[in-house]
Amino acid sequence: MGLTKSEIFTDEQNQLSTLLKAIAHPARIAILQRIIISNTCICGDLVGELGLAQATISQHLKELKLAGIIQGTIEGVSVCYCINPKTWKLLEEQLGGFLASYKGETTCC
Amino acid sequence: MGLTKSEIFTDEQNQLSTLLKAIAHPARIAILQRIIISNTCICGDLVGELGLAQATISQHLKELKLAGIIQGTIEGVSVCYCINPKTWKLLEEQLGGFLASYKGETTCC
DNA sequence: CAATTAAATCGTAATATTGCGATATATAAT
DNA sequence: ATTATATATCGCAATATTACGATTTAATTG
Repeated sequence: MGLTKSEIFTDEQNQLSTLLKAIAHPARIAILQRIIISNTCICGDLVGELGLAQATISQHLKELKLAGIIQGTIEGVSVCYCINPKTWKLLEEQLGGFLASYKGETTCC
Repeated sequence: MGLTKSEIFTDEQNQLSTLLKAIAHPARIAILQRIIISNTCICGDLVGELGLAQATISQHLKELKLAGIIQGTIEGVSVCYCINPKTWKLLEEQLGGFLASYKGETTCC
């Protein structure tokens, strides 16, 4: 099949997995790190820095944008991308809650 | 292609994306939540609770195990799965560092 | 307006993921 | 040994992802 059965899961589970999927790729992690360091990023810069083709970078940026993790505004000929603080906060909260729900060490196996 | 170019990324980026990919699925999030709540879980229970076939659940458990996020020990006829505290801690650290590196709000676009 | 530059989109190939029925394997009970 | 139960694995079909060359779209410059 290849089609996730979203209907059988909660909205929270689906939302969190969608956000995680968006950042679960080394190129997209690298892009986000670059954005965070310079507080902005331009597609062209990434093409030079990462070893990926322009079309590939643009596609990764599109996915991050689609998930609401980044946003971009036109800046002359190029496009300026930056973190969407709202989604980032949401991710921190959802993920933080999930990860913290495990109170480690009392392993049974 | 369909093949991620891991060579061009750092070990940290690859490792984090691998862990994230493992949990970036609603079924696997649901499985982990179930394990955390009861501090253990047995494949058969999940088959009843989630609406997925036994083969599918087994496959998701395998992926979580492969990523080192859970571990299982044979318990009679069934298998007892639980969180691997080491990997969970690693995930918390890596991800925490990554998420916290963005000091929000100073949006430029 | 023509030329240039930057990014997006299209089309395509290779590979990965998701899900499940069917079957195999392994342990426990009779 | 046979049977029952639980989980793993196989094989397959449908769909998704990754990557990139080629092309298109949009904005700036001359």
